[in-house]
Amino acid sequence: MADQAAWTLIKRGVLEIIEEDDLRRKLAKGAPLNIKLGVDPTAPDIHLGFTVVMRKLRQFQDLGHNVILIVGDYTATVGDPSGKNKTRPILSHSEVLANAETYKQQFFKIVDPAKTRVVYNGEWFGKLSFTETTKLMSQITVAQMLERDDFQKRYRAGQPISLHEFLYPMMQAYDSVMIDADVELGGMDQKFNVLRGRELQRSLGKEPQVGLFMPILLGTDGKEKMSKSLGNYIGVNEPPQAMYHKLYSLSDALVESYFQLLTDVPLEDVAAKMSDVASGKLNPNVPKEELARIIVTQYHGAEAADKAAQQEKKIHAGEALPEDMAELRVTAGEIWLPELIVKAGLAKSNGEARRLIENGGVSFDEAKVTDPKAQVRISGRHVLRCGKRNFVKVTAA
RNA sequence: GGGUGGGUGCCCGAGUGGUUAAUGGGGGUGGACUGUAAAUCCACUGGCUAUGCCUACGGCGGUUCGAAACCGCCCCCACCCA
Repeated sequence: MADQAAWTLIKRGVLEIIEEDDLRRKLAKGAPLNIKLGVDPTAPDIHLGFTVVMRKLRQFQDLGHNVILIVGDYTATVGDPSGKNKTRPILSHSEVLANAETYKQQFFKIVDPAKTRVVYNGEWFGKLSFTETTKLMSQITVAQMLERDDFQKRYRAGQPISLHEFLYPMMQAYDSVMIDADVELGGMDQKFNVLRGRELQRSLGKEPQVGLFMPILLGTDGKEKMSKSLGNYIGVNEPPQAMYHKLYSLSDALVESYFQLLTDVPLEDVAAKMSDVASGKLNPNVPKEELARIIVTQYHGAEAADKAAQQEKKIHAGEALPEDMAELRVTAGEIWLPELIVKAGLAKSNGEARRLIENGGVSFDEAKVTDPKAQVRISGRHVLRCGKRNFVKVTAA
């Protein structure tokens, strides 16, 4: 039955739904629901970690529901304290708007723009009077606010909590009221805020929204959550081969969750693969390869994915060079190798380049070089390699 | 406003007048192994065409042949009190 399939899709990868019965009731009404996602446009580079929630939005759209993306142009000037152990910097309004554009551009790679409404919460917060604001704040007590884990930790540790940070959850809740959200998506770190929305809607006599929480995707290192600052991310704008390589080199332990959260492969099939791997029937690199291919296909198409897969194999077999090599043009003639390495961006300083050479990590035209004083003759095309996978094509200018 | 304890290399953290670019860990990079990954092992991890020179231990001055370390002032952080 179709409803069952829809329900399975909705629940895929979901960590918690509050309350599940409410969601069933809403769905049973048959009308399109308003699915809310709020974003602070502070990090314009979208990586696979962000796409977990986006994919869920897309699934709702495919089931006929509407997405409402709330750009927190106003709330970003306040700064969401969620998951942070200290006060976030306050962004200027123009920075926020610029970030929002970049964000939307990447967001719509996954989410269908035709079924999405984008709203800026400055629209209502810009007009809210102090009287109204005060009234809104009377809906919550300090004790309730301090129930929130991160506030509590900071409070206990004697770290500062700005009063404006207390406003944030209520503002997010107010967003839900203004757009009549039926479902709000978020990571578990959003639980407190989403529940405030539920309560505020209820106390204002509206139908409360359902909170739907997705797990945090771990980064390629398999330890920390995926984030740009930790360098363990895979960006949606990365070229096919880089993306393929990162996925293929993924920690084994992550493969199952990546399948679950980033692909549409039926969960029974995923489970079957995992048990085959566990029993030794299947080499772990087989499902990993499949995963890499599926995800690269999502962003670059099947052809690019095939090509990336072939290239990856050849590179490791030592038969081929990658195709998306960076290119460097230098004037023809002799050049000191460390200098060339730095110019190619493969080392930050001559000293670092020297060390790379001394450690046996550098080859020029497929020949290992171990003398840091080496001079190299540039004429025509050459390939400079540092380490297993860092290649730069060097051509004479 | 008062008191206490602190600020060291990408991060954590030793060092309290002299072979010190600074013990140790983490992270990172390179190499071996492998399945590409993990685990393990080895090496490297401030800059400079370099047996040397320069820059670095919150900031600025001072004491000294010599300071990250001692003195003075300043800035910043945490804790306790108001």
